[in-house]
Amino acid sequence: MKEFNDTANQLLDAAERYTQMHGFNAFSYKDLQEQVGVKTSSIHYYFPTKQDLALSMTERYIERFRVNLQAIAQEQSGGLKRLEYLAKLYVDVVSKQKFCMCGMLASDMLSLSNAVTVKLCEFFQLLEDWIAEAIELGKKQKTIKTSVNTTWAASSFLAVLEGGMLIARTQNRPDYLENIMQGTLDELSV
Amino acid sequence: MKEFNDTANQLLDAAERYTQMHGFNAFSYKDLQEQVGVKTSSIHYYFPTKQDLALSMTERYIERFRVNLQAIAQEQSGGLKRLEYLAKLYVDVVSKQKFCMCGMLASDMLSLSNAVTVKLCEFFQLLEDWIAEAIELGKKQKTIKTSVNTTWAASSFLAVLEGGMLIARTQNRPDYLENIMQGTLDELSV
DNA sequence: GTCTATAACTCGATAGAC
DNA sequence: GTCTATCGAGTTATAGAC
Repeated sequence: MKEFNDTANQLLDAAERYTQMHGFNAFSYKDLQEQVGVKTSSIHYYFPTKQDLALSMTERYIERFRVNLQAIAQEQSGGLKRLEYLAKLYVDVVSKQKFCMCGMLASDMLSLSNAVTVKLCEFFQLLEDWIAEAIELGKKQKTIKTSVNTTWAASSFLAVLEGGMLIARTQNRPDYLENIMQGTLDELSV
Repeated sequence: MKEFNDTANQLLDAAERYTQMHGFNAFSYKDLQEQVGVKTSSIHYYFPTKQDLALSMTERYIERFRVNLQAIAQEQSGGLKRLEYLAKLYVDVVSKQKFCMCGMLASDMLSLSNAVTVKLCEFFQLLEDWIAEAIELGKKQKTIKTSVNTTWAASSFLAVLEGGMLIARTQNRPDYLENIMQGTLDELSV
């Protein structure tokens, strides 16, 4: 995994915030300059092109997300509880008028390099696998119905999450996502 | 409903295609000029600002969509079959590397006028209501389980559709959406 | 590593002729 | 209704001093 210094990390933080709120094409190096307090030419020193910035931002995001998912799994031993926690995490994202960063990049994918698209696929796969593992665990713990198809339930859970976020954010109603996810969890639980 | 002449309609067609593929902020009046063969200054004659274009485009899209939904309901008397048809419609969208136009605008909502956001909410409500009606019909026809909560099932179906599209398009795998929707339909059917 | 200065380009939008 | 011409601002990106 790549290492970034303070300045580079602050730039990535700002880029991440802009992307989650407005999208990757909706901010410029000038915006980052104003946020971080470093000239645009210096930003090009760290990230020669905006595509480089997109890739670094996505890689760092996925790495952090991977660590977060592991931490949740370590804290919470209940499979169903893990899914509840994940859902709650994204309700918070919506309540901040934000969207999943990779979901946002996914909507702009045709203006991004292939390398970024590959990373986006990696992210969705990572999350789906984690959800599938939680479902399997819940089945063993008899808190999730053994009758559900784990593969379908996992990809469906992820899709509901992303789609629900999109719609809830449009309506500025975090509770919309909350309700959908609660229903989905009820559907899974025994 | 507003009326547009040939040129205006061609401009809206091009804007719609660009939006569904690349996003609203990813094309310029110059792109439309090249597609339609009319100068950018003439485009401003029809749509003084790009926000006006966004609004007209969204309004026309919703009106067409409303008519399409009514046509499906008229052709197909089976509630479950209607949902199958809707799912198939969006699998086709993904296979063309496109995304739901209103879903795409929803991801760029913070750079759009309030008037457009209101229309986006209207779109999602329209679609969700139509889905709910199909579920209720399926229940009466005994092809859909009477045990499902119609309100939750409808909003969940819509969310899976939008989220599934986002992920399937990233992976360039229309069958990914197809599988998720097939599983969702199986879950609903008696 | 950060700066000033600037190139080269594209953007949305307007004025005014026809 | 469509055009030419143009403005002013914004964009990514680079050269070169410190």
